[in-house]
Amino acid sequence: MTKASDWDLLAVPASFFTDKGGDPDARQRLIMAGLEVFGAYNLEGATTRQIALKAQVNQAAIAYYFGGKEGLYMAVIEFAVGIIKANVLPAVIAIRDRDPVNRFTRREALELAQGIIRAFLGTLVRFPMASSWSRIVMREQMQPTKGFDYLYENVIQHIHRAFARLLADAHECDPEDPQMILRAHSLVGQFIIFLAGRETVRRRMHWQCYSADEARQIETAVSANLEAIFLYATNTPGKGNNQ
Amino acid sequence: MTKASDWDLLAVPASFFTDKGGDPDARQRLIMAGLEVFGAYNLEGATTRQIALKAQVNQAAIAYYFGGKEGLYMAVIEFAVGIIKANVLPAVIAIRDRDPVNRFTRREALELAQGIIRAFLGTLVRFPMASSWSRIVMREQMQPTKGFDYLYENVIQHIHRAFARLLADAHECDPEDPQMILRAHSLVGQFIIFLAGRETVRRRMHWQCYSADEARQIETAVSANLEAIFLYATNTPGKGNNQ
DNA sequence: TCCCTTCATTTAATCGTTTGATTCATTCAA
DNA sequence: TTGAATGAATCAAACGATTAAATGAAGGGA
Repeated sequence: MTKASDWDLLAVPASFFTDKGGDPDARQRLIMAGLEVFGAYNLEGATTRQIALKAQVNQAAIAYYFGGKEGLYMAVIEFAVGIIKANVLPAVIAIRDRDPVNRFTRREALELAQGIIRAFLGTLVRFPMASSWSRIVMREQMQPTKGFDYLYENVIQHIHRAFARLLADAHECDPEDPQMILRAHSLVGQFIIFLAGRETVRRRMHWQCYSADEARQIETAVSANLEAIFLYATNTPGKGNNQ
Repeated sequence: MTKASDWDLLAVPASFFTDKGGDPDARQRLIMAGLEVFGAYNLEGATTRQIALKAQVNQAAIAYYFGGKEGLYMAVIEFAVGIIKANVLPAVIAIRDRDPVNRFTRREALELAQGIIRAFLGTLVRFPMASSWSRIVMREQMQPTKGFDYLYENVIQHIHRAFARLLADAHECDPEDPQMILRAHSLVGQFIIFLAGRETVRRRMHWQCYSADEARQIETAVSANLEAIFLYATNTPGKGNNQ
């Protein structure tokens, strides 16, 4: 199970269910509609009228429940973070809580990394809304708002630290070594590209969206690259892989 | 040098220098200012007043030269594509023009792949404006306009095909095999993540921007992963790498 | 059971601001 | 004198936010 620690990764903000009283329906519908519209357009591009229309709610309800457009945007991000927390962070926590001295073997590290990616792609397929929040996250990277602080602190940072740890263990290095961190970024890029470069993937593969079958193909391809990265001995290029 | 073919990858649109007469200064300044503002904000977020102010040009000049905001946006994309064409596509053309029967060795493929990435990162460092256009490209992936058509046809597609060819040769597969294409996407993600996830990289590495030293570190890290992917024999996972 | 009050919620209408685009007079070199 | 280029002013449309009235369920006293 999950160890209770000072910052519980699986914790969900109280506002996640229903806070400040009110009609939970209107609130929830606004968040869902906001997720969709903020995902399709962006913070400036999305209009409160469009969101209110899709949520079947009066425009004034946005200010009433969330204080304004930006408030709704933050609520949408918190909602999305809650979903990711529940679905992909369990695979991360096991790595974080592992004793630093007790290193993973290469094969273990590989399988744990594959586990994170499987959880990630699985979430992408299970939730139709995942397509929306991935767009929001990517846009936050280009033009960070305070929403990125929340994303980084609650999700992104932990996933990256987990990969750095796995990579460092596999190559017998320090997880804080800049080169290991950079290689972890590069590794994360191997599957994030299927979100960040979705239109390119769509055209090259002639895909319409990511369903279960597409996710499986992606997982297979990424796993092949991952296997090489984890099992190939980089420090001694001529020697080959070992365990 | 470069072979002249039906679609010359290195060709630069006529509008690149000065077309439709007019004051080249005002035109050029508008494109530069547009690149900057469209990069910082996005198509909707950027205002014509802001661009005109930065270009030291009257607001009406945008409609005069480009027909409107969207026209300027397209001109900015064409300008950016011209820069990428001149700087990174030479490394790609050599691969495209190689006889399909005459396969690259693993070591050759690795070094050519590293060459593309070096050209890419080098461009990123040499041109301060690169930071702007990379944001534009990434946003086009989330919310494609007709600008993406131009980007894909003129740059993105060719880079991807080159990587698929290199990967297929190294693993003795068909470059059109879906798995190879997906692995190529994954491979491209390894360095695109430094554009797509720039805010994450910035926070993890405590970097302010990408200068020459940062680019060198990235290149080293990506090269290490690349080496594993190209030299490790995936099809026979227990056997290790060979040449 | 009935009426009345209370308060959270919803509604339609409107506010002031900003947007991209346009107009028309002016400038200036050919 | 001509025509491309610039400048200041202005247009209608769309934006987020706000307002005040309307709605309706909940609670309490007679």
